[in-house]
Amino acid sequence: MAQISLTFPDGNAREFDKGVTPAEVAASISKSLGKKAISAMVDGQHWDLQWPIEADASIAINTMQDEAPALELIRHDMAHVMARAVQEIWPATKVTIGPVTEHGWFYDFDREEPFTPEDLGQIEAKMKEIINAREPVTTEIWERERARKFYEENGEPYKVELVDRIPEDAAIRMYWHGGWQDLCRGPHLQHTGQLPADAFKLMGVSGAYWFGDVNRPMLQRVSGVAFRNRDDLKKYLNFLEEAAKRDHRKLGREMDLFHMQEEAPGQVFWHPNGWSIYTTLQDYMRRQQQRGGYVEVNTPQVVDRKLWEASGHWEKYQDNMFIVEVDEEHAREKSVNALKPMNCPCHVQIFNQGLKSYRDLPLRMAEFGSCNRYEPSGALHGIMRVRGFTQDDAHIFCTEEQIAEETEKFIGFLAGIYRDLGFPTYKIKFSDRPDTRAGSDEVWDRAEKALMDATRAVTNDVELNPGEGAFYGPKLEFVLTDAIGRDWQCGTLQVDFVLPERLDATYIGKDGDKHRPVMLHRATLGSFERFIGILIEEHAGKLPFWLAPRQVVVASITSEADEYVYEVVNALKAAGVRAEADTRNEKINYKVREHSVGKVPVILAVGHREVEERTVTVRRLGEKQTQVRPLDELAAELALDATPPDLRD
RNA sequence: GCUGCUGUAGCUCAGAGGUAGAGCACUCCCUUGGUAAGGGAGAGGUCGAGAGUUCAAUUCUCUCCAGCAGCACCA
Repeated sequence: MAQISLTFPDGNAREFDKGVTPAEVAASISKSLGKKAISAMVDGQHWDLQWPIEADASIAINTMQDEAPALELIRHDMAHVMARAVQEIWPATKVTIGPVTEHGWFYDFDREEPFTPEDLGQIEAKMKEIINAREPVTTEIWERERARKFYEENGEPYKVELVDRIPEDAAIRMYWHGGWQDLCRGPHLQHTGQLPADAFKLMGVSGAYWFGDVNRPMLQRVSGVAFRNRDDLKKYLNFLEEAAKRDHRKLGREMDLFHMQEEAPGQVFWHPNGWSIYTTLQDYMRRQQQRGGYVEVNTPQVVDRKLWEASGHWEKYQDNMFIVEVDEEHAREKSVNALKPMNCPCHVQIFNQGLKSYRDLPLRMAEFGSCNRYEPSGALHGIMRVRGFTQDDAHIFCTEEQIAEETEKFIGFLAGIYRDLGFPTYKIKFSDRPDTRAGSDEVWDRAEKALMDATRAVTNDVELNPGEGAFYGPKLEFVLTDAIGRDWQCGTLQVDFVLPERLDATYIGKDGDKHRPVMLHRATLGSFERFIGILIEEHAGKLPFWLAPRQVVVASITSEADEYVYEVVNALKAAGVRAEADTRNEKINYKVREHSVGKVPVILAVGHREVEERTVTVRRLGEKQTQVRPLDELAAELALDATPPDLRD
């Protein structure tokens, strides 16, 4: 028997028979390691204990102490155990795929009857049975035809399709958890008893298309979460509860920021408090844009289809547009318009007024552009994904040579704003040409290269997002993460060679001839709606003082202090602080509670003592401790806090 | 848009084939109270919309609308 040499993490090497398995290696080290082993790293690859090793390699035996492989195996084996449980309870159910997710796994099933929440309990119980039975996990490599036939005979059409999709040169690996079989690339645990029966939970059922394709059958997805131990599971469930508390939809109600109603799905009714955040943010952005060399414009909401046909939106984007038909009295035909889903075509109209010179470029044209898009009903989500929203939009008309500089400038512009607003970290994603697109491949080549080169000049921390570009050009996305870890695209920068062409934008170059400008579409916050939603969740409602709609509530302890309360409120207002009086006939406990729930950052309590001493007692949100301060001193301090970050010295 | 679930007072929710209930919020009264809910009284609902079954529907059935979770979509 040929020998191979395996090198252990401590640097020692040992000879083994060729074809030795990690299980045998582990057992040769010690009996207990043989039992505790869950998998191995062989030359850095996650390796099943049963897979033979055919050549010299480095090896490390994994146990449950090794977090990454342990979690991967637990979640992956849970998927199989769950699928087995489901097929044992409902044998007619067909299995498909069951991958590991960020905190657990899911498995997609095809079954006539929908799974109910009660079914989940039954599945969980069956899973625990399977785990407690400590069923061995075994694996074999099969010939393609044999596997194919096996699944055909077993009435598993989805598995047949999966077998067919496995590339020619890849092995077709079969796994068994006890008597239950699945096609799987592995690796897996030694036996089901290695799964922690008390550290998993089924989270729900939902629909999911087979292979993510709308035209394929809708399957039932059962998802779960799993960890190494009960404590980690509890911690995660606790995190979900905390995340639910920061949900902007809930806080929006508690803080009286906005509401939404049936008659206007996907559109926001901003209340005074919410609108205060909005306008404060808008004022800030307006100042930033002025500093950044932008000119601000405003364009129509309802625009004739002719312009959308010319821009390409009518063809590529019509399904997402609100169409407005108007019966004009003396017209032969109805006039057909659309609410603008984007501002770009209108901005080109402004650009096209009068002749532009190369000296006018780059021309940075900004608009707080109110847009309406008919988003699919299932996509709507609070104020984060809506049908009516306002972008902090701008289009930079420039030459191809100016793309790099303008890109770098914009990334710097955005970084400064995100920092001011409390988001020092964010992801940058680069999306290239999608399947449905306008413009030639040659133009796309140039646009993609220009954008990527300019981005790389600023940062190398760019994720690739193949095929996700806009129909007219590649884009950069600046992505923030919400309270429960979902990513939201906020900022964007898109290079566009197509629209200037379609809408015939030109400028006169140095040579006296007409040339095509390039357009850079860009937004920093993205939309005010989404950005405010993220702000609320990020801060759990406790917004930075300068953004808080109600910055201070001055609460009387006894009605004899009412007069002084108004004096304090007026002093604060004069200092530029948003202050309100609360002189209701309620106890101070009650007032403190109510305004704390409402996330007012500063509560000032005044009673006899304060009236006499011309002081206030300060209670900051989330702090138990109070502080007695002279009114003048505090007003000056709060005035500074109330100043937007760009206006402080 | 698709699958599943949900829709009862401003909010959170209970309820049943015989035309509705709680807590909080709201209004009024008492209380002037020192840092997360003082006490009492009162008012408030076409039970998401429409159709059907039934002597009778908010309850059962269907259609539509909206919301929630996920999928798909996201310029």
